[in-house]
Amino acid sequence: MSENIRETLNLPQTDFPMRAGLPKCEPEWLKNWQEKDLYTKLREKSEKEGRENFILHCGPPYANGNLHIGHALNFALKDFVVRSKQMMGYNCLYTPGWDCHGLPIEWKIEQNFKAKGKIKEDFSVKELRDMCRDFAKENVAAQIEDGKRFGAMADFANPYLTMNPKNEAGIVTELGRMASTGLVYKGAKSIMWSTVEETSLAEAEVEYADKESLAIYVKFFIKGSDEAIVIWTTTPWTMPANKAIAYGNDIEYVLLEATSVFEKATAKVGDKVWVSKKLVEDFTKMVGFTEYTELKSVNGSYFENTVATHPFYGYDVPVLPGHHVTEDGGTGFVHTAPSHGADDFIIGQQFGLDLQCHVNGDGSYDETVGDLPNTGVQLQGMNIWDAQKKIIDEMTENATLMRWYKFKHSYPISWRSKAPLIFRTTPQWFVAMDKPADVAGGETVRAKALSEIKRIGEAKGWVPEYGQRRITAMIENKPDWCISRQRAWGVPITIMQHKPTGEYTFEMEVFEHVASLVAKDGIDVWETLSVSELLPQGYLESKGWKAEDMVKETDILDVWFDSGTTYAHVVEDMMGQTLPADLYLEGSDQHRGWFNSSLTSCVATHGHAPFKQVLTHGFVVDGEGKKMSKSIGNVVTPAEIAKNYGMDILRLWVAGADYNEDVRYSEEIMKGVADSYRRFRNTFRFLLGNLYDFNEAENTVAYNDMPELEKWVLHKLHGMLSEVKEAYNAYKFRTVYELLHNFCAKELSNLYFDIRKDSLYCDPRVETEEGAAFYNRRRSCQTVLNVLLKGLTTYLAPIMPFTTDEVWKEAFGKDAELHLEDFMALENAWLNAELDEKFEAVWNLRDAVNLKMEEKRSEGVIKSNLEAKVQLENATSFNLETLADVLVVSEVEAGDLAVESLPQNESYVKCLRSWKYVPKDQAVEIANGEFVTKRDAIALEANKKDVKAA
RNA sequence: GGGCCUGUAGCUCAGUUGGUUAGAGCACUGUGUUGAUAACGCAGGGGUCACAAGUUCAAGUCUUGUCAGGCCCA
Repeated sequence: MSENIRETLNLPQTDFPMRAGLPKCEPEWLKNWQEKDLYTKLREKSEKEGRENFILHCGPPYANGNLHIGHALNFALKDFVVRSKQMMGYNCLYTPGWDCHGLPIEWKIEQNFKAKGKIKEDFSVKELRDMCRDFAKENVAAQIEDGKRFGAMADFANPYLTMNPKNEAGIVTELGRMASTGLVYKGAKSIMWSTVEETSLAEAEVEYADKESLAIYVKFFIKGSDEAIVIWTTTPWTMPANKAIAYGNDIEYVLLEATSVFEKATAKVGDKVWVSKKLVEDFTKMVGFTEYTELKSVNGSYFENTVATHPFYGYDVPVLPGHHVTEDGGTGFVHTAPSHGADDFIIGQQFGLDLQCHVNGDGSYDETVGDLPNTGVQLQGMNIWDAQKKIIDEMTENATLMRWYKFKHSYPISWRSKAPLIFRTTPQWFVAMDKPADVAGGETVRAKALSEIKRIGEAKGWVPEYGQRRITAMIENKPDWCISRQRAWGVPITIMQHKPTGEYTFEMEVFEHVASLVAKDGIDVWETLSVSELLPQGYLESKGWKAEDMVKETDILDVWFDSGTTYAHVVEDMMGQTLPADLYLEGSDQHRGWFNSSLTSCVATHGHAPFKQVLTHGFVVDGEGKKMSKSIGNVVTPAEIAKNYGMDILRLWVAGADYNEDVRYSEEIMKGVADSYRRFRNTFRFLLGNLYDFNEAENTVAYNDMPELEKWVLHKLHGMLSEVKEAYNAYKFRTVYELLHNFCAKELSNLYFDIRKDSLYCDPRVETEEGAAFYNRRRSCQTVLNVLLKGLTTYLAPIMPFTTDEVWKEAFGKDAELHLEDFMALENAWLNAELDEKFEAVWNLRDAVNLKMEEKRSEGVIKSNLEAKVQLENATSFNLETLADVLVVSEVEAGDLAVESLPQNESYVKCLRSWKYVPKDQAVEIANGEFVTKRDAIALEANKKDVKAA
């Protein structure tokens, strides 16, 4: 009998393995989902139920290279939102998209053909674009595959690409909306320029490195005076472009006269020079004043309206107040060449200086530069770096140079060629931030954008809150948006100029006409079609213009314009939705990028923000909090993680992290995540294993017929899942994870499962008259296990779609589809605060008993808890039998807290089946010297009738 | 250099408006079980709350500075 008695138990049975094998299984499950086209099924279901839409609008990743771990973080968070919103009753729409135009791709293409000895001029714009388009297409395809592996519930069959003709047309239309209302204008800007690649560079393409420059101190004589203002610069080649000197209003300046100089110094006794008081010591040492007297001391404003003379061209140079002037180095006066510096340019614009740039794209001086008058050197055609020595010679010749020396400093270089960059002023198109716009109710784009930021903030739309501060600062300080690029791979700025009058084609009808052509054949029509084809019929006539006088703009749009206007060409046009979208969700760098360009564009075209809420996350860093970089060698790819751990583990890692800040990734952390995963998985395994003989339709026990412990679990489950729902709504996935995990660990594993194992394994699985109470107890437990299974699976599904679906199919069959389900409904009848309190008292009792038990165990009095009989003050309203169950001991009696060993008590016998100890006179002898409890005797008898099991 | 943000047990994170002995899960140690077993129960150890000054009767929490790190800009 004793060998067979194990067979009479209801031990867990399941095919659900403890070892997940996610890396191998997930791709297959994914295929299954795709074949079933769950995204479309959800749309159909939602439509049938008349669900409210929730639009998570996707910020497009750039179609270049593989997706990295930062993308994984972003995808996971988005998918948590999409799945949870859908399961909470919304129709959650998510169309992934890709940013396809732009310099990085064009660069790759150029590198490719340069390697084959070709140059840009060997190709037409169309040919260049075709190469870029193919490259982008390939990369998008690869990234879609990577993206699918994340398990995202998204419309991967119909993604948006900014290079699709319809999207390109939409971009043209948005430009038209801005241009036709007067917000777009042509101006000039100082930009970073590489003379090697002969191109302007985006900020992301600029690196900094140590460079040795020639530093010079130069005297600018004040007009009609022997006093000179001294400037210091490290770019002598910009001296021909000098148009002003800037001073600081709050800086104290002194006039020095040299009374003795170092013998080899260029400076002479009697030199009278103005410099900042703070920098006198540095300055005099550098130029070789050994002795000097201070003649005057003045405040910066003293120089208002002062005019100086250019050191070699001799023209007037105004002395102007500059916001950027510091006393960190130099002389406290700043040489200002508006065509060669950002601050210089601002000063130039502010005071109406000549912005003419004298330098060609290849770094040579052009024909607008003057020859050096004293030395007679012709600068035109000379490389700027080669010219530096000549310019120094020129100023040495006329004694305006006080000193030159080699100076090492951090300097911007090109990320590709590593060549030093220069600033060049070129004509550009801008969107005006400070011009009143009708669409914004007569407010400026800046003012309206700021009020929208505030309005969204008041509705708690910035998650986390600091996003509001960040984007506010950026919009406040944003200069007019430069939207033009002198490149090939992008949407053309579809504006023409009428040469004779200088007027531009800013009318909406022109943009709409071009857009209709672009929608059909793509952006190349701007080059391939003629002027008259590109303009609406009758347009030229109405203006009295001729086609041959029209000049097409050749600049293209900044890629941020493409993605910044997706609210229109994706959300409105493609998805057919009305603005604003419910949520934008991207990394915190997008406060400057996509959030910024989207807000600015939408305000300029629609007069409001394109989103209701903006959620931002930090960056992925390594275990030490350092950023991931190839050079440090701490980079991990999502593909590797998927292969080593599985996507559900990766997603669980995201769920457990505080995404408001930077998220750490390390093997140690992943080990921890994998451990947590096992707790979930084991919980599911226990649930599935113990439901093997449970038929929901036949065996469900009504709530009122359940024992109190079951009711307590349902109460706890209700409370926990309500909080989980709340957390999902607030995008607090970390809380979701913690609540679910702790529930599995504490309420279930430590308490409920531990307690009910006896019932599940030993109670009869067949109903008989005398065993009815035990049978009911077991079925009640299974009823609750079934609810737990559904509750945990559905509420965990947004975080771990793979594992939960595996569980669902194991429980409800291969065709059951978890991801078409909603969160399990919570019955209000489950709430029972009184019962909760009652159990709180029992758990406190249990803690006290456990301590006592541990004491006895270490003394060797007992081993297993079932060997114990516990005396305790009957502090609860439960009967002693229930208490014994709940404490998982053999017997409880009233008295002071004490633990007694039953194996040593001769009047007790051990039940062969339940391993509990019972008084001999209450036991049933099933064989010679082999005893079971009455309950087990009943179960033995009842289970014999179980035909299925036999 | 500027804007925004972060630094609490080995790890991931909680710590309301300043108020007893700073919490949880995981990991770790001991132990029990071997009928959740590549699991589970019970108990335990572990923290100068980055550092330094200050405000206060009282600071993980407020202020300032330092150090370390991240994003964005210069």
